[in-house]
Amino acid sequence: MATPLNPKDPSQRSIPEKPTLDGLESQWAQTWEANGTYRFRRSTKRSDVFSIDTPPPTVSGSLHIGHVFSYTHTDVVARYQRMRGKDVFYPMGWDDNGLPTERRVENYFGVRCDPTLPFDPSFTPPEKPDEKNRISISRPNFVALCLQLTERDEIIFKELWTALGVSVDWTFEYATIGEGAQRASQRAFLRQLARGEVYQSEAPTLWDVDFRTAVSQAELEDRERPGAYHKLAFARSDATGSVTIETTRPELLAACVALVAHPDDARYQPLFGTTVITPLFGVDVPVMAHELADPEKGSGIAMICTFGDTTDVIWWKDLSLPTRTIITPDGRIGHAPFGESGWESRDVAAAQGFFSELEGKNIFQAQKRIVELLGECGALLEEPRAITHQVKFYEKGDRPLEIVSSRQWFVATLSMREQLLSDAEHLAWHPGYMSHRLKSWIEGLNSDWNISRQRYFGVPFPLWYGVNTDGTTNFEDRLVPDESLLPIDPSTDVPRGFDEAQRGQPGGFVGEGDVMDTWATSSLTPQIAGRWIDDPELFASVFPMDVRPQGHDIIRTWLFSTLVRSELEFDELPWKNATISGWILDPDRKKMSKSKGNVVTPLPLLEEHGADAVRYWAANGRPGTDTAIDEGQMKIGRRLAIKLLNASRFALGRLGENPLPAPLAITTPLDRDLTTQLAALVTEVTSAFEEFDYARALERTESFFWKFCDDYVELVKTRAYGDPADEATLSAQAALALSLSVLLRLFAPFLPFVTEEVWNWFQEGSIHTAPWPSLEEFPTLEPADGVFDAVSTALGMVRREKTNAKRSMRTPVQRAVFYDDVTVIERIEAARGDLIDSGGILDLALHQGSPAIEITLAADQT
RNA sequence: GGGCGCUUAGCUCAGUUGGUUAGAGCAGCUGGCUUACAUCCAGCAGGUCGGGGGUUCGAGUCCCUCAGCGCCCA
Repeated sequence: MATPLNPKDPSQRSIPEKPTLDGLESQWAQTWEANGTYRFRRSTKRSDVFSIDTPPPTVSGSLHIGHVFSYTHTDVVARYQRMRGKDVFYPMGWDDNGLPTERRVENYFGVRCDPTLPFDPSFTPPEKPDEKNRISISRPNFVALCLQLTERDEIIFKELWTALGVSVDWTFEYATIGEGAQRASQRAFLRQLARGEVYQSEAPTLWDVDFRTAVSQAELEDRERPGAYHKLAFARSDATGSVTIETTRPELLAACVALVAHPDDARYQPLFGTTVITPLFGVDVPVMAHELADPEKGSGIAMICTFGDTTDVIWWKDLSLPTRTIITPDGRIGHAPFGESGWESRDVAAAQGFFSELEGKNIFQAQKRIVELLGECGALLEEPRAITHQVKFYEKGDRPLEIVSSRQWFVATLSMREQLLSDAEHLAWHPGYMSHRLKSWIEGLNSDWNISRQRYFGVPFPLWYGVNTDGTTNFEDRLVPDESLLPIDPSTDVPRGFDEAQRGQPGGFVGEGDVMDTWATSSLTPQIAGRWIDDPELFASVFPMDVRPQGHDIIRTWLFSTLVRSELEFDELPWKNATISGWILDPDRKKMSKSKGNVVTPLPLLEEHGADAVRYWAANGRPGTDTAIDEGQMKIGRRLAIKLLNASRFALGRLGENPLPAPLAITTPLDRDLTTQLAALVTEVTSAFEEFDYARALERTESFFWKFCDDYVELVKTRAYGDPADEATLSAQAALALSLSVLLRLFAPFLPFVTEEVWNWFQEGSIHTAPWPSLEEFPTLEPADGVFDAVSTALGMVRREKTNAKRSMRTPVQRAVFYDDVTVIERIEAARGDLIDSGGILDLALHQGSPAIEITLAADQT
């Protein structure tokens, strides 16, 4: 919270002879941490607080310049709000649970998790991990390694944020796998379960065969992949001919349950209601009609399998088809019990024979073999026709997803569609057009949100199931812990009324083995950071939060899921504003990605250019706009920081041992006009910040500052060197002091280090808790409109003459005559002395007339 | 297929509700050690505002259309 301005006693001022940026950053970072400059003060009034739902990065991911970019945007806003007097709640978290960390741990230590193994308390990871022979370890051992590695990575990330000067309150550091986060996640889940907002169901699930886990719609990615249409002949059951279908997945033929065509497709209308026979396997399947069958695609009639793609699932549901599952969770062809119920065939032995050729093969091998078999039996009508098509992938995976039937937990989001669409309207987006990203995502939702993952490093679902007397699990018999016991781990904790010996035993219990999706925990960052459970008073003072800053790539995941959780639990938006930052592009404007190898690590840039300079570059990126890495911009930022040091040295150096002159001492027309313009700048920058347009705020401040240095300071320099007993001198000194104080504070959110340094030359306390400039600081002055512009234009003319004559700026002007409108002449007249001094003019004449200038330079001294 | 952005000087971008000869920085060129700063200063040059059409007294800005690039959704 802001403290009042408090100038140092003149004797305490310290203005270095040769100011430098060297060493400033680590010194001030330490001081801020030691002084608790950015501590949340725990204001209890919500209106006194500005709270930020900070994105928790995945620390096992690589340090990326994109982190620096977007976190700078947030920090700039946080610093502005703090100076505005808000008690800023700016926590920092880590989102470590989930696949990226598991993968990194597997590679780093050369291990693999086998949840069937018992905990080995004496386990230590191998010195040198062996890629080929990974050691299988228990789940608790595996999780311990995950925690060990992320803890190490967190330190490195924290160092980056400190070096960047991000003004977070580290006493509110959290991790989405931490105990508080587990408590919040489990409590939210149990409450939703009690309200019927989450449910468990055995259903076709998008499945990554490498990670062997379910994947949600939000984690899908379409990728263009080569494929081939295979033209297959299905004989009609009544032996009146055959039907030709085209499929890209012939290996699923044994899983075929029907053919489907568009109801209006005249070619196939006669077939609806009849049956055809699958080649090789001799299974009778019906021909059915459905709107989703595309007459333009292939031959216009498709085979429906268990399950080739998401459309198969829709057909299966809508047409009430049976299932014939042949794909296993590891992406191979499993068993097909031809002859048994549901697997009837016209020739069971042949079906079994053909299928045995496929069993155990992976998808690729199976396709190759079945195409050979189909060719041999004549069902493959022509050579496969190569195409490229969109295939669904898990965004972090490398093999196409399969769809397998499995038991999963879902949050019922489809029924929330209207509410969420209205939320998308009511949230204040910056920039506004980003709301479309959320809306089109919500409109396209086709399944509830699958929150269970068959993984290890995540928050466990807090429940157990009863075990029937026959040893099978009774999923309907849910054993739920009391909220006060959270967090619990059902794989080691025991439900009330049971003891550990009954685990897995008939009549006993078994723990839910899945963990929550990482988005299911990170969707609770406001609750986790705000200590929803552990500190309700705090939570009430920070929630709903003021702003959610994030990248546009995770609108459909993080933003969406946070919204869902907040609506379900609190019936309101989790934040007032969402600020969406753009991508970082490499210098050639290509998107940075690990696979392209063009990822830039930030620390070397921070070391080379300095944090203020890197922040300057980042803050120049307009909200939502993709921005290229530009070291040129960083150099400009550094130059700006140095300029601030020098300009400050000049402005303060004129004061000597005198106290800071009061703004009321500003009396001359030029100084008054500058002051007026400065006040206008404050108004403009403030309103830009209120709209989260930090880039505009910076640009305006910066351009004013350069004009201030190049024109105003030059104009008043001579006067500022005079005797402060002289009113004109005091006026210049007062204007310089006010300008410096205001400009430093306007720059402080962007350049926290250099502005803090200068501030401490002459002010007590941190600039970052100083009050934001307000119009109340400005004296009410008689206006002197246009004086600054008129006289600086005149000075510019003098300079041009000197430059054109290739003479030094010091060259005296023998005589200068200006002609202009009477208003302009009057304005120049008002600052006549300053123009004479700065231009070195010996004889100045001002005449009314059409704009012109006559200048006679003094002869060369040599 | 539906939608959202972007296209302004060699490069990176400003240009707020339509208003006088379209701006900045960088790069380029020409000069200057001027007592805050040579990590600086002054000046110069450089654009048919993606193409076409329209509304208007007036369009970089509003409307239509086309093209290219990027992204979102299906």
